[in-house]
Amino acid sequence: MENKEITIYDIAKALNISPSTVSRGLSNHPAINTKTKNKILKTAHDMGYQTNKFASNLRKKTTNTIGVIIPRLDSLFMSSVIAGIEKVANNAGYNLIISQSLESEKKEKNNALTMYNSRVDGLIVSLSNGTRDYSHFKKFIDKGIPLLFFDRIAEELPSTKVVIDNFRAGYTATQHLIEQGCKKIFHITNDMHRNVYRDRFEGYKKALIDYSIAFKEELFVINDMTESAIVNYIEDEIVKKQNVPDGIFLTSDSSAAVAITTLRHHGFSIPQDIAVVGFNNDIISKVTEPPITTINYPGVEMGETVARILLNHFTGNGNLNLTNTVVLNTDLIVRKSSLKS
Amino acid sequence: MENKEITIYDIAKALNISPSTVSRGLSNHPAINTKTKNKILKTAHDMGYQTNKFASNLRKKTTNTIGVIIPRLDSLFMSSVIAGIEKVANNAGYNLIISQSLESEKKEKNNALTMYNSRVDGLIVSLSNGTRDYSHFKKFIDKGIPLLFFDRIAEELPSTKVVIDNFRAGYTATQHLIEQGCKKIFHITNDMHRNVYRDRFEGYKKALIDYSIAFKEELFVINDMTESAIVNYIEDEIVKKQNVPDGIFLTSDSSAAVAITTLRHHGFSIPQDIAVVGFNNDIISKVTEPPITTINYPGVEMGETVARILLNHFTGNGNLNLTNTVVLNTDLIVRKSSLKS
DNA sequence: TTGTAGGCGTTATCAG
DNA sequence: CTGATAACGCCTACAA
Repeated sequence: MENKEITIYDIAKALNISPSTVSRGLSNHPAINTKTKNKILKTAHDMGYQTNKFASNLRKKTTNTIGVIIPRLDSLFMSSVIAGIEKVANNAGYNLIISQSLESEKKEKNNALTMYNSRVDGLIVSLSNGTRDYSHFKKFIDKGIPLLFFDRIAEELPSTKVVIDNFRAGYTATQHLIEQGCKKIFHITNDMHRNVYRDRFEGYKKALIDYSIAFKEELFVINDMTESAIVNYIEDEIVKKQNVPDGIFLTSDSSAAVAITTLRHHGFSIPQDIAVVGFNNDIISKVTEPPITTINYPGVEMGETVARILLNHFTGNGNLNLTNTVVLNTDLIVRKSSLKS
Repeated sequence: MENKEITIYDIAKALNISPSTVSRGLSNHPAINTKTKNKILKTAHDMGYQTNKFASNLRKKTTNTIGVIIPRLDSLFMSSVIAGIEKVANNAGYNLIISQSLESEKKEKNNALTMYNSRVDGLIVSLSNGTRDYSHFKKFIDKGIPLLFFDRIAEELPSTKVVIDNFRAGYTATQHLIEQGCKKIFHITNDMHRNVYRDRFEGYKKALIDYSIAFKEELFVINDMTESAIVNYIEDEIVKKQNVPDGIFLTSDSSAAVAITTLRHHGFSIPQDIAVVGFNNDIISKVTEPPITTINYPGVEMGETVARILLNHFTGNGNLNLTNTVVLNTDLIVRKSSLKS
């Protein structure tokens, strides 16, 4: 079964030429006779030759591989970004090695080390919520391996970052609720150690202040935004304690969808009693009743952008240093979940 | 900046021992003095040594890498499966190379070739809708590289397959609609060239027959199940032509969600006018109004299962041949979208 | 338990 | 334009 590996030596022997010539023929070297090249290509094909990447990588010290570390794969947003990265990378002949940190700093460090050992040509990261220090990225920076962040970025690191303006998005979402007449707006969000949620929160807070609404600590809630966390919060804090807001800004659409479903289940009208704004513009935001007002967060575009910056860097076009932070546009998409008037 | 690569030779020189001893120390070889080993480990760490996988792979002819080819990453189901695979693989020290075929046979063939050239130790595939022939997998089989399929499988190939019983799922879903009193049940689904949709369709058809309901070609519809395809179908075929069913079985939850939203928008009551059943048990099925009756399809579990079978094969536990097809359980989850009574 | 020597398959360099 | 040779970094017989 295990038929022996065909190497350039075998081709060389078959054609009675030297292995170096075969190598050149296979890799489109300029200094090679077209006829020789075609002969090589044909023979290689006939013999079922397949290039051995390891030998090639070992020799060339480049791998045509991009590493990606993200918090988790099973999120619509993250998988859209990955889809965007994969598309651009694949078209350029690059492979993707993907791993998930599952929100754990330890796993992230591990993953980063593996990526390093795999000699990825570049590393694209969205940080885990648990990550506090960035020492695991030092190796990459020291060695000049391009390091790019998207969405959840390491602000202190001198790397390219692709983000949205989370502050503005948070501000816009909150402002919209205020303009709909909301006076008691809850903010349900995730761990504040990351720029993403912190900036949205700051935007939320600023909007309240700008419109002379007092910000109180008890207005905002941090949890992991899983389905059960949202349901529990609503039932325990809002329903049982009769501590009812007239607006809620949640930082994901799925949590907003769960919130709406749960609130309606308990007899609240959306948006009349409580207006709701989500985040991301996932498909889920369009199919709830009422559909959810949200911030459009272009995941695929973000993935394509970050991949393209990296590839441009490889080819020498564009300059990683010049485009140190790329901010993608977002817009508020108004649907019925927030329209009181 | 570009500090030179530290190799086992550097460590050997620093400790005045031979490179082979260093190699043994680093890889926990049984025949090595513990003291020597610790010395090596410490020095390696101090010098910032990182193993070079390519050299190692080239030598060992094994890569600790698993290739995964799927139709697309930005689907909740697919990303759940990948999440499951990644988790299991990563824990066992394996890397994942992922690529998307984007439903194109040509891309899939390309991806397979890349995987082959990358010398993946195993390949996990869910076929694109466009794939008709499987010649691109021959290489793997010939060379004894484990090839596993999940969800959208190549039935003709002698490979391990992890699936659900799509026939039974289709049957159960349809039966449920019939039991709710539906007599004119539409089936909206995807390309029939793949087992997945074909089997669900067969199940649907069989249920109709078993309950003495005539099956007519015009009852079932094939499209790509994107949001716009669903909306267009409903508006053009159901609303405009007043060709209204009393039940619809769609083979994804997001399409079912879009269908419900569109139908309600046009004044239909769900489930009173039209009962709806979806597929997958994505979170989206829980938050629509009404929530969607669906088939629970365990994506993460499927990913974990397929990865575990592969890993067991590597370690010699379990036997790929003995477990030629693994069928995971599914259940019908009844929610309000289908409950007429 | 450790060292020596050779090779994994490719490509870069240099010479012709 | 082609060939010979060495080297990429690691691992493993085999010998000591």
